[in-house]
Parts: sequence; structure tokens; C-alpha cells
Amino acid sequence: MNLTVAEENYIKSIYKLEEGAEAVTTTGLAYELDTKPASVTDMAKKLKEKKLIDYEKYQGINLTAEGKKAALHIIRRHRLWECFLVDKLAFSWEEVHELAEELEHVRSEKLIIRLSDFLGNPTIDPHGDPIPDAQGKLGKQRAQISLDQARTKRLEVTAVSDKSAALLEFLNAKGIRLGTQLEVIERYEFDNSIEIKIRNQPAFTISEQVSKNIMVRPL
Amino acid sequence: MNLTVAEENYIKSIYKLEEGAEAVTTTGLAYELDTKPASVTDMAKKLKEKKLIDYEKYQGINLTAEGKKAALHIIRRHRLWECFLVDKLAFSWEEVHELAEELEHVRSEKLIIRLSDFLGNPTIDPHGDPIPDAQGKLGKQRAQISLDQARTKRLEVTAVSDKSAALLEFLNAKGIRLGTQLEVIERYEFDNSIEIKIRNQPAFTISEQVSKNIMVRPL
DNA sequence: TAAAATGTTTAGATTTGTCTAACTTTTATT
DNA sequence: AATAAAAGTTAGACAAATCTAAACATTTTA
Repeated sequence: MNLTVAEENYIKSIYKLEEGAEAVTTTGLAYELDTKPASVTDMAKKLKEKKLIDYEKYQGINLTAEGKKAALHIIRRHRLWECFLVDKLAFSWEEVHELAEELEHVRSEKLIIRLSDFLGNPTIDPHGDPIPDAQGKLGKQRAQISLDQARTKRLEVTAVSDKSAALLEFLNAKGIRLGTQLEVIERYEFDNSIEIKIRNQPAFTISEQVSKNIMVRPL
Repeated sequence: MNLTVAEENYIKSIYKLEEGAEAVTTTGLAYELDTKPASVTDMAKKLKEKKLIDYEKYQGINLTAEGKKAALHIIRRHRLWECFLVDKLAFSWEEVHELAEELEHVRSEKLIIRLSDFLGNPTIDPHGDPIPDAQGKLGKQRAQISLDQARTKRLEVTAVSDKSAALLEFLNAKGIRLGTQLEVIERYEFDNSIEIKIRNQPAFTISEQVSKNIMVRPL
């Protein structure tokens, strides 16, 4: 299956939205891809033709098995390049998403296998997301929960679900990275903000916007 | 200056043909890019508009100073990726050209600077070609001469000018790589073939086709 | 349940890069 | 120098990916 860059981006975004359990709507996908609903409808017809998605007029979009497999291969490439950029070229986690968006479209099975070997076949990327293997299989993911939903006091950061430079820079500034251990001091119901503390540093408060995107596991 | 992938490929090919001292003709460029003369004429108008080439109807194509600078940056990216593929991912020299053709179009100054650092700021690529620096400057190139024109008996291979997998695989098979020391045993005028010997191995004959593409320096 | 609001699709246009076929200019040949 | 051949250009078409504006379908809400 030979996909264009645009097709690959659609497949990846559909996969992402499907994971979030929402039905994939024309508008939602347009928003995700920063394009217009009309463009999504056009592309949906093409991807249906290629049997990568199930699509009926007005009925939303879903990946077929084949589409899912394609998505996992693209995601594998993306996450391996992110590892390369952080581990080998010393980029910080907020810089790599954009670059990996471009590198991921270089299609060579051999390149990706060698890159993975070179990196020591990593299983998670710099944001804590799991890397599919060469067959497109995702290792069973540790049960993750977002910080705003966690109900224990002591937690460890396992991933970040929003990869925007803005959020990641904020987390850098606060000293929050993968593996950081947190203690929840207080939850404020009126705005769902949370007061947290890292080690012996002074406590600080983060908004629901932020805590929703921090994935944690209980300690 | 923001170039499309197609524009970058044109600029790179024009640079290559200009180096070969030939005037860059519509047909020659079409052949180099595996496209049609009509397409070249179309693109020439665009590149002239962007002031990257000098072009007048029927008068051939030449890079402007700005065009040359752009070309050198693209070539820098290409050659650095080739180094990465060979040095870090253990690809052989005949495999990397194609992959680098894709990787070179990821435009990020920072990425390329870091990649270069990571590789130890190499100055020649796996085919013996010099790598332009971050300012687009080419280190003064060692005077190179092709094997078919060399007139001394003992020579060292410094570069290969044709990067096709076919030629490079042939050279692999014969044990010819960068740095290989050769002795010319005989030159046959009727077909310009050359009999050469490596170390203590048996002599063998190569065609003019091949010897034209092996760059050497006298020992 | 009918009207309004929201969401989706279609139709037609645009941009980029390409092509073929016809035409023009330049170069080579007699 | 006239003409033939080669090289280069133009015109018009096409595919991919996008857009706007208008039409259509579904969902919400009053």
C-alpha cells in the first residue's frame, strides 16, 4: 500500500481520535488536521477506496484492520525518530514532535529497523508513549490514568498526552518530566485545579487543562 | 526562501550539471530529473521568479548566487544523512543515496547542526564528496582527477562520482572503496579500458564507463 | 414535531507539478 | 543560404490536495 504524505497524516489522526473513544467525525478530524471539513470528506472517499477506512456518508469514519496496521507503522516511525532526536541529538521533548512529523514520512522498512536497533529497540518514546514493534504490535500498555482522575496521593508521571511545545515547556519549567514523583496536596473542586509537590520543593498549583494531559501511575 | 521538495530537487540537479562544466540545458536537466523538457521549462519560470536561477528562453539555465547557496545547503543535508546512515546505521555506500534523497528535504537548521555535531562534523561523505559547512562553504577540494585521465601508475581512490547502486555494487565486488590503493597495469586504447591491480590480488580490467567515475589522486 | 442550529457533503475553483501534442527557435547539414 | 534535425517552449489537460459557498442531512430545542 503506497500512501501519500497527506494520506499518512489522515490515517494517523484518525487513529488518534479513535483511541480517544470518540466517534471520528468530519469536523473533529478537520480540526485535528487543521483543515476544512470539505477536505476531510474528499479524503475520506479516497481512503475508503483504498480500503483503509470504513466510511458512509454522514456516518463518521473508522479505520479498517488494514488502516490500523498502517497507522501503527507510521506511529512507530514517528516515535523512533523522537527517541533518536532526544537520545542522540540532545533535543528536548518539546522540540521533537514537529521534526518527527516530517521524518516519519520517509518510508523504508530497513531504515526503521536499523534505527530501532541503533537506539536499542526502545519501547517508549520521550513522551512516555509506547512504540509499536516491527509487526505493528503495541506492547500491552501499562494501565494509565490522567492526573486529574487519579485518586491516590503519591504518583509517578508515566506519559504526557498533549505534545504541544507550550505544555511541554510549562512542564519543564515546573520540573515535571517522565518518572517524576508527585504528591497531591489538595484538589480544588470549583475549577478542578490541583496543588502538587515534587520532592522537597515548594508546592504549586496546576489547572485541569494541564492535569488532564499528565498520565500517572500510583506509587 | 521556502522551497518545495520539487524546487529543491531542481536546484540540486542544476548545481550538479553546472559543476560538470556543461551549460545546463532544458533537455539535460529533464534527463537528470527523469522528467520531460516541458516540465523543466515550467519550473524554470518559477525558479527565475524566485531569483534562484538566471533563465532566458532558449538560453539555458544557471544558478544565481542565492541559488548556489540554496544548493549547497541541500547538498550539506544530503551528505550528512549519508554519513549518518553509513557510520551509525551500518548501511553500505550503495544504499544511502536514495534514502538521503528523502531525508535531505527535512528542513531544520538546528537538526542539521546537531546531526553534524553528532557525527563529529565530517568533511567528506561516504562517496568521497566534500560536505559544505553550516554557511554553505565547501572546503577547498583536493584536486581530483578521474581514473581514466590519471597518468601515474600508483593511485588512491578518493571519491566516486556516480552514486548509482549498480556501479557501487560493482566496486564492492571488486574490492574498490574510498582509500583503496591501485596500480595501473595497462591501458587499452581501442576501448579505453584499464587493467588494474589492488595489493597482491590478481589484476582485472575495468571499462571506461567505470574508470570515468572513479576519482583518484597520485600516490 | 417543526424550526433552528449544527454538521456534512457537493460543486466548482485553485495551486503545484506534471504530461502530450503542437509549435517555434536554434543548430547542423548539404 | 536553405532546409532538415534537434532542442526548447506554449497551450491545454490532468491528478492531488486543498478551499469557499451553497446545498443537504441530522440533531437539538422549544
